[in-house]
Formats: sequence, structure tokens, C-alpha cells
Amino acid sequence: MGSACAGCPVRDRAACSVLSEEERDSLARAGRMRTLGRGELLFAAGDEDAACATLVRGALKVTSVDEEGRERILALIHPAGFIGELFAPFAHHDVVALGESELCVFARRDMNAALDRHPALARALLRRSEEDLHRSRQLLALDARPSARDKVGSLLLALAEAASDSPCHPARQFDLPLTRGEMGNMLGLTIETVSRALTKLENDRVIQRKGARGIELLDPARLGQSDEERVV
Amino acid sequence: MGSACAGCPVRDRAACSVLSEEERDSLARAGRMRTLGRGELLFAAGDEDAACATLVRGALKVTSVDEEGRERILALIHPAGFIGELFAPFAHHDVVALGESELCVFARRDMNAALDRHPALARALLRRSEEDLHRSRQLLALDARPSARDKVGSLLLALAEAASDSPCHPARQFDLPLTRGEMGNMLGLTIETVSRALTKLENDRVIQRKGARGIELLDPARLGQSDEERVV
DNA sequence: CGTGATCTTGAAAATTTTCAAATAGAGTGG
DNA sequence: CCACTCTATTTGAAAATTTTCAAGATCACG
Repeated sequence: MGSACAGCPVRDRAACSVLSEEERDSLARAGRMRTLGRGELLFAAGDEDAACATLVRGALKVTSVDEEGRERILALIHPAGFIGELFAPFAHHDVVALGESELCVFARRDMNAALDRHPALARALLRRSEEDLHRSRQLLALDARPSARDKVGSLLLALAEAASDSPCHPARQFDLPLTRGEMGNMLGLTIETVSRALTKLENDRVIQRKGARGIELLDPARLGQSDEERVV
Repeated sequence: MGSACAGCPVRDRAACSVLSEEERDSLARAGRMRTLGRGELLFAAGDEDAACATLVRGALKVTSVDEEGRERILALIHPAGFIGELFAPFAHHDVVALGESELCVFARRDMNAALDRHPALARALLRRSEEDLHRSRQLLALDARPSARDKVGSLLLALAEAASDSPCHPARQFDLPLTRGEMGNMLGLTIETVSRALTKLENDRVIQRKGARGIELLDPARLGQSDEERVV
């Protein structure tokens, strides 16, 4: 029987890829695989000693719920992403599967021990955390766009890039992992406004909808652009 | 002559506080102090091998400029905060002083070397990065509020907490480190809307303005709340 | 005590939200 | 496989909010 990680689809990209074969297997023995269906919770805000995990397949959302019960999506996690707070005494946010997802889950104590044992792992997580921070800031930049059309366009572009295998190139065609409500939630818009923005993008021949969730990018260059600016 | 760090105001909170006295001094010798005035640039997006630094005094903003020239504030850095990307080949964003600021600056190579030499430093930076990520997500949550009044209120609360010494307790009175334009920028609102929101908050006896920049919190509990929800 | 920049305020225009209803899709049980 | 049902999405029109444009007030500073 081969290594537990031998067939792992993210073995070359996840944080643990910096470990040697043996080190990785030993870490894998401390963890376990887990599958979540759409809407299932990995852990909830307030959980003590919440686990941490590498996402192997699927997609997750990180959300917070304010005092009035409104949910806010704070981040999306894609395969090879690491999820979990190693230092906070309890989880700050909920983490929920957007679709069927597979994770490699570790107890926080085990991950902390691994961090001590393998300095390279700490570096790898620091690097990943830096990337997460960058992604979070890009998300922040989305909200700066003045018009709903631009916000939705920028989000589509971000999702297309996340859906693509090759980094930095958006997938030409992909399925939205988010409902209209979830998209609106991320952009501070209502469901109806998101829907209207998509209609407008389609009328402008920037995208082509394929059913409710499928998106084809006809003119990716105009997605991130302002509504007006491209009249030239 | 004592240690270079002996009088450092953030010596107990910055990432380097996990080092021993000697380790810290040796790191300090690799770095240098630098003072920036309001509006001065620490480094710019695209800089190769941009330095990194711990903020000792003052405040910084991390900004990006989109293709149409609009600036977007992505993060605020407060004393003891660490700034700089250790892994990206070039800086993603501009970093600018909001007011007179003092920093402890390191060449990226030196910081990377220190990371290898002191695993505890990698952990400390990972922890700090996790906190930055959390703050960035909180900022993201600001934009979810539907009304301008709530957005501005939430931002004021965040700034009051940053201005306070005691964590988790907002300063009752403080000076805004940001112009109206910068606040609007962070919230996706115009200068005028921010100004009107402040006027409304003042009319509602939630805050009291002291000149253009001074803010006194009269009823902090109502700052983060929805406009309507608190009619009871 | 000017002077330029920042901030406030007003009114019209544009955009978004809200409320309401119709349509399309996905999943289920017959 | 199809009809049914529940949910998600789209669309419309009025109401509310925000932006834009314009002008006056205030502040900081030389």
C-alpha cells in the first residue's frame, strides 16, 4: 500500500508539499479525511480548539453572522487552501461547504506540534497566510467599485480565476459556486441587483449565461472595467 | 549604551518580542529606524524586493490603485504591526504614512535569514499574519452593512478600537487618522455621503464631532447597529 | 490674516433597494 | 419518465438612498 498522500490532487500545491515524503505521511497519520456536503459546517464561530484543514476538493466559505442575523461571506477557500486559526483561542468565523468537499483535517494540537517539528511548514503556512491576506484585500478592492455592474464583473473575474487550473488566467467557462444571494452578500448588494447586473453584462455581450449557474466569459477584459470607461 | 530596542514602545507587542534580548539586538543591527511624514511612501506596488518593517509609532495605509487611477485603501497598520510581503517577488500594494510614523525597517533578505535562524519568529509572524487576515475580514464585513450610516459607524468603531490602548475597548475620544476621502474610499462611499453620515450620527447623539478630525463617542453601542433596529 | 485644502450642505440625477409577481430549475415520489 | 413542489432567479415599478454637481463654510498653516 502506498502513501496516504500519493493520490492527493493537491499534493504539490498544499502547504504540506514542503515536507518530505516521510514527514508528510507522518502528518497524514495524525489527520483524517473528511467529506462535507453543501451547507455542512466544518466548524462554527466560537468553537474552542477548532480543527484546521487543507481543502482537497470542492469549495468552502468563511462567514460571520452579525448581531442582527445577517450573514456575511468573508472568504472563499479553494483546493489546496488551508483553513483554520492556529493561534486564536476560539474560531472567529463559521466555515461551511459550498458544494461537496473533501478535506484533510488535523487537530490543532497536532498541527502546532508539526509546526515545531518542521520549520519549513511554518514558513509554508506563513506564505499561504500572506496569500490569503492578499486575496482578502483583493476582495476588499471589489467593494470599492462604484457601480453594481463593476462589482459583479470583478467578482466573476475573481471566481473565473479561482476556477482555472492555470494561475493568473481566468477559466473561459465555469460554474458559479455561489448563489445570487451569496454573491450579493459578498458585494453588499441585493439578490435582485446582482441578477440585474448579470443581465446587463449579458446584454453587453461580456458574458453568456448557461443556466442559472453556468458562466461563459465572452470578453474577460471588460469584466473588471468600469461601465462607461470602455465606450471607446 | 543599552540595547537598541530598550526604549522601543512596541518591544513587548511586536513580532520580534518573541526573541531573546541578544537575538533581538542582532536583528536590530541588521535593520534601521526610519521616519516617514504624512503622505510619504514606504514602498510602492511593483517594487522588487521591497523591504519589510515593524511600525513603531504612527499609522500607515496599504493601498492599491486600479487601472482607472482610483485609490483603494486595503488596510491600516497600527503600532506593533508588521508590514511587507516576505514571499511575493514584488510588492502588491503601496504603503503610505497617514501621519508622522517611525518604523524599524529590514531588508527582506535579512528578515528571511532571521526566519530561518529563529523558528519562533516564523511562528510569531504567522500569528500576526493570521491577525491581519482577521482584521482584513472585519473590514470586509463593514462593507456588508446596507446603509451609509452603518458603514461609517462601524468604521468609527474600528478606528476607536485601534486608537485605544486597551484591546477590545474603543477609545471614548480620538482623532481620525483618515480624511473624509480616505474613509469614503474604505467604504465605497463618496466624501459627501461620509460627511452626511457623520452629521446624521451627530444629530442622533451617537457621536460628537470636535473639529474636523476629533470624534467623541457618546453611545458606542449604537455605532455598529443598524439605523432602524435600535428604535426600541 | 490670507490661502489652499478639507469639509459641509443643498438640490437634481442616477442608482439601488424594496416589494410584488412571474419564470425557471432541481429534486422527489409516483 | 413525468408531474409536482420548493427554491432560486428574473423582471417590473415605486420608494429610498446615494451620487453628482455646485457653492459656501471651516480648518490648518505659512
